Amino acid sequence: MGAPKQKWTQEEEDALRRGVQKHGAGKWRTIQKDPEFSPVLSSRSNIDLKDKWRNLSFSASGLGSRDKMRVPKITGPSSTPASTSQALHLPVAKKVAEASPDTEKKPQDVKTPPKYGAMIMEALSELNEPNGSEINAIAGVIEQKHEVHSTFRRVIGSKLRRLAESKKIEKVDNKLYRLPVSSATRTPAPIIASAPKQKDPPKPSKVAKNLGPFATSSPALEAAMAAAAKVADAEAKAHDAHDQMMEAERILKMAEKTESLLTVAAEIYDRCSRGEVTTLNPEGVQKST
DNA sequence: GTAGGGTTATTT
DNA sequence: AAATAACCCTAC
Repeated sequence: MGAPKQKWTQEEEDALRRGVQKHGAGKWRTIQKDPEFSPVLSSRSNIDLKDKWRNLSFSASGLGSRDKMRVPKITGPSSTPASTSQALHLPVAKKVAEASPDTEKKPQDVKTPPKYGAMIMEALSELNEPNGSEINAIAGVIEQKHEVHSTFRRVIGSKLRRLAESKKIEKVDNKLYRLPVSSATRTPAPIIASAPKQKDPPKPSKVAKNLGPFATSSPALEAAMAAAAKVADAEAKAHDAHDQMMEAERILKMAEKTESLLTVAAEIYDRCSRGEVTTLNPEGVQKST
């Protein structure tokens, strides 16, 4: 993992993936020139887009089983078999064979929503390390608890980062994540409601354009944040905020649900980005030349 | 202009 | 020291 020079931001990466999903891989110049992505990818050249897409695809391809793919030079009679041909091809033509929601080990939920945020919280609580836990350990705990898919590895990074930025979790050192505060002996739900600097209301167009019906979660999140802040204020007074705390738990649950919605939307969007044709895209038919 | 390979730099 | 990600160069 590395952030060597000018690491790509989430916005840039998102724009790239959207551009690939929109125009298709290979049209880097078109994507770069697109007025929608130009402000984001202004400092990126078409070659940069290609390289980034390549790295992204490479990382996504080698998930789960990491074999020595380094130096695939044919030095002997063992020539590259046909099995690797698919991995070397375009990242767009990728068969995502991951659809078995029936064999989930969580019959509690009807559909077992992929609330990775809650999973992270659970893993963090499970570890409960004062020094903090590294992303690998967190992922390991989550993987042990319930099986995850290819998308998890990709989402965990962004999720962790977002949670850290949202002050929901605390980031120590350069790689350790821990829960913000567990001062109270009994704190089932981490009520940490800091001012959400993350913008949401002023940018509904972006979400509405790609997620469409999923954009409904924006006002819910806002309300949740507002209520959480209110509860936090009440808690700060150290008065009879028990009632408010229960309300806070309810709000937190709602926020988690919203988050899961966003996550599932992101997953669907991810599939679209990979070139998979999804039927839930109403305006997915873009102009062909 | 794109695809691919190789190199550098940073992180673990 | 290894892996990963950005960057640079070359070929088609």
